[in-house]
This record gives sequence, C-alpha cells and structure tokens, in this order.
Amino acid sequence: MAYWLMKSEPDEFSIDDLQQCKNKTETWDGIRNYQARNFLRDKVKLGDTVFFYHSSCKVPGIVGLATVSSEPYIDQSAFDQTSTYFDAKSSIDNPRWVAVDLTYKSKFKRIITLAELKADPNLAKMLLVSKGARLSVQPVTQQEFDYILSLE
DNA sequence: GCCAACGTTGGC
DNA sequence: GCCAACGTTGGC
Repeated sequence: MAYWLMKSEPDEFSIDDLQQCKNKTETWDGIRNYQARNFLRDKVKLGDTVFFYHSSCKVPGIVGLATVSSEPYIDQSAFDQTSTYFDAKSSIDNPRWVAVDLTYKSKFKRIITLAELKADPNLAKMLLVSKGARLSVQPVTQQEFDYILSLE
C-alpha cells in the first residue's frame, strides 16, 4: 500500500465536505497537471491512504486521512462545457485526465501545519516542503507517513 | 493582493 | 526542439 498527499482548497472542498458526502465518498476530479495526473493514473491504487491537505487558506496543512476507494477512471468533468474543469483538448476518444474516488477516513484533532512540517528537520526531504512543490498529488514515504501521524 | 516558482503554449 | 510569453499555484 502506498501513501499520498492530496491538496484541496477548503473553500472549494474541505475534509468536512468529504465527510458529509454520501458514503463519505466523492470523486476526486479536476486534476489538470500532467505530473499529478501520471501519479493518479499509474501509481495510485485502490486502498491507498491519503493525507488530506488544505491549501490556499489561512492555515495550510494536513487535516486528516482519506482512502482511495476506486481505481483510476476517466475524468468526465473535462467533457462538461459548464464545468470549470472543462478541457476542450480532452475527448471521449482520447481522454486526457483521470480521477479517483476518495473516502473520508479520519480528521486529525489538530491541523499539522505547513509551517510545522517545514520547520521539522526530520521532514527536510519531504516533497511538500521542497522548493516550488506545487503538485496537487504527491507521494509520501512510509517513514514520512508514520512520522507525521506521530505528530498528531 | 503580491509575487516567486513552476508549467504550458505556440511561434519560429 | 528552443524559448519567450503567458498562465497558474499557493504561501505569505
């Protein structure tokens, strides 16, 4: 089983929103970055565990856990002209983007903030804190995962 | 809201 | 295939 960190803007979709979804599960779509897409398509597996990260907000950081609850599938929002995720270059014949389902697992008692993660020498090599890491889907190592869980 | 850092596009 | 211009992300 692999570990991931996925970013979401809480104004758009927060961990509380995920918890309140039907079956606590929602489509994780709208990824429009090739590197992130490649992870989703090629590496993310059903049953993987995900750090749910809040970005572009007052206190950015990891707020809880989710589980990948589907295999990757074609991101239909790319075909929807009314969607903000519409992409004219993705076609049904040649789909460009993928999505997975995420299921709520737990919410941390506190936010493990980006500032805290950045300041921690044990996490100096983590992708999230490395320069210009804008990836919205990124791998987390077993060591990083266990260590961050222990911070809660 | 600013802007640094990155990604993407498109002319050549 | 290079690279300048533009767009986006996301912390601050």
